[in-house]
Amino acid sequence: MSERRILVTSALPYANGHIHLGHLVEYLQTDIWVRFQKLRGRRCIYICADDTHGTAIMIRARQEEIREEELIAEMREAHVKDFGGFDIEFDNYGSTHSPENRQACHEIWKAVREAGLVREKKVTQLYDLTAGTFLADRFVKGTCPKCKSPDQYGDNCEKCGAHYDPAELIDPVSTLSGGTPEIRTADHLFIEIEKLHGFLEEWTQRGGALQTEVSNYLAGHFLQEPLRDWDVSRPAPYFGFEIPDSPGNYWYVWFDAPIGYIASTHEWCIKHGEKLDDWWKNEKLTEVHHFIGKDITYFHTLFWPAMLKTAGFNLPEKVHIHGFLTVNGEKMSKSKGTFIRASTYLDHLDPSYLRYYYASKLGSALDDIDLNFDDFIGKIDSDLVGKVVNLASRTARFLETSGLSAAYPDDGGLFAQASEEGEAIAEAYNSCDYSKAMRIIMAAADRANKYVDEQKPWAVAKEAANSAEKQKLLQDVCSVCLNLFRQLAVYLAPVLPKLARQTGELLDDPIIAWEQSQSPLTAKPVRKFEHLMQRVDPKRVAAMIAASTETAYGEKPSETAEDAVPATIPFDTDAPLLAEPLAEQIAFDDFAKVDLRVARVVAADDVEGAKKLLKLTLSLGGNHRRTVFAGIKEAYDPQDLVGRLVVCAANLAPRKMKFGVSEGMIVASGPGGSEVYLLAPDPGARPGQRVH
RNA sequence: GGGGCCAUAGCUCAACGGUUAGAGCAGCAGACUCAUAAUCUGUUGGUUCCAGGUUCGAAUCCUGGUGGCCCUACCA
Repeated sequence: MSERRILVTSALPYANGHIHLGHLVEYLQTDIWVRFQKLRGRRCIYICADDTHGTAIMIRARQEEIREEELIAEMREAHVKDFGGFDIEFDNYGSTHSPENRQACHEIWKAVREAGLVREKKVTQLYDLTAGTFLADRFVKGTCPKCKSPDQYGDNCEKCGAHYDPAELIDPVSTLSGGTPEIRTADHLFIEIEKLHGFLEEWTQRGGALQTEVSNYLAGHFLQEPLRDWDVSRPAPYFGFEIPDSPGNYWYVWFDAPIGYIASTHEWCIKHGEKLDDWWKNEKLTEVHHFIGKDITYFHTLFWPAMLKTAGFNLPEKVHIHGFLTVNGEKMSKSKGTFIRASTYLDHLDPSYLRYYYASKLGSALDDIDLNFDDFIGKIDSDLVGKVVNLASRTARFLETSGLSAAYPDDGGLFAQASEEGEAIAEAYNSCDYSKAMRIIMAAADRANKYVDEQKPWAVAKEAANSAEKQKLLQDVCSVCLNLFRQLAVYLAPVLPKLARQTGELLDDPIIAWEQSQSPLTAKPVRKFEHLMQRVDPKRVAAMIAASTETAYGEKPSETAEDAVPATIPFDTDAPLLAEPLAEQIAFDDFAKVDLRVARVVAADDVEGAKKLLKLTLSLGGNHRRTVFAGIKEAYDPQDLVGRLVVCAANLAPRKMKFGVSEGMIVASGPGGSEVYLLAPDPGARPGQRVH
């Protein structure tokens, strides 16, 4: 029996935002796995698509005053470009807003209906008359019915922790329109997933399909009790597909998103003259692998298998779940410049770096991984440039005239040893334990460098001019080195496709199969050597972070003076304005009462025990000092503030706080938490100057 | 409030319950000069977060704590 085909997917990125370094963990993990399978000769396709439906897209399209279709088309183009820039190679990249997806949704829905799993229930929600839409909890704000704190979200109160229905909020306000919403009831359609409890129990616990920690998690939680009905419909208006037997209702975005895997495969089948059923309705022929992040575990391990099972599609052979990305040990942060878009990265750095770095950190467990820039620079420089590429760099030029030896010389068993390790490396790749694979490969690179040192080709070269014997020895030694290098390039090909391609060109023998690591290359010309990879320039890393640091709502500082004039004035949405409508009009005298002053931060300290506060010491010039407690801890490092200018409300009555007396406030915008943006005077302003 | 994951050398990570807990990087001392200030040799460095427990034997298993990250909200 021949080997089964493999169909691989990554989660579909949402069309509401750009790809960033966090997304790339998944797409690179998957791309490496797919490239590995292909290199090993397996028939394998990599399928993905944009996830395009839902309220968020609808709202955003309205704000930008374009049609949803335009919005998702633009975003899809940006996504495709970003992925291409990182050498992520999809066999098909579709969209959930496609005729194929609508068709697949219809098919699966029909099966779910026929299995008697759908039931209708009434759901009460707040309705925004102005915007003409129902409001999800996070689109409503109001006063907490328990503790009366203003400005709380529709589901619970951040101040007192109370939970409530959005309908219970006092003075509810829609964050979309600023208007007062009313209570409305609508019929929703639910899938009674509990009817598949037995099947899900069996499927999640049988081993193989899920990592053990995931199986245990599901067994200990969701599967311990009856599964709750899943609300899969949303009343109009909603950007998505209308449910055929329930006019006015649309499928919830999480219903049609995973079906996009099938639809995108369908697109690929049409282009390649293949039959969809061979890929999705024939478990003997095809195994399906999903790569996802741990945040969307239950959609892919409960709802999705339930849908597939009911409609007669292949169940996933395995759902590979990975952790999150942190940067420098913390959650990505826009104000710290660690929320880095894929496109920003590509403006500054080589994608190979990130591919290798992630590979060197990724194991098969669902631990989070950390991108630490010092570590990043060190790893690339020492592993890739210092060890791997250096092998070719230090020997290739000795072979430019002679080429590789006609017969592979005695190398003391080095090539054979690394060949034998090939299976261990392959096993590590196959089980997604890339960090292990990288460790084995680097150990082989160390042995090869040691060999070069021992053989001293540079010394042999000096004697080679008038000795045929030494000439042959030089050729042999360097042939060994280049072969050891090429062997590594084959092993690294899934991670570093560009290096593999360059190596193929250098030795006039394209790298296309894993088996090429098992036998040395002989009697081949060697091209003129050119640098295969540059060391990481720390200045470019710093520039990338600077370019990612948002100083004000949605704006980035320009990197250099030349870039200071933007090509176009960016279009800003009115979401912030809607979220916090204008206050009532005031007279000039009212404004003049507030004495705003330029101040310099001369000290900034952590406040022990406080979650949000930093203690700032401000100078208004001379010896005029103020102590101000500011709620900006989650957005700023104290050390970054010292020395900079801020604007301070200087005639505010002192206020006694838990941690001391605050003698003023500093001026900042943003919703709070890590999204706080201090206002900064332009250069030239001096502490003590009044703001008029 | 409930739950999950994690904690090992300065940094990033290894180590089926089984010798004296190992690598790479950084550091220190030397060698070399072919190579992109690359490479090679030697070497410093650990109360495996803390406190108990199970065991002939614990970084590993159990209980409790501490800290970090995340999920979820009268639910799992």
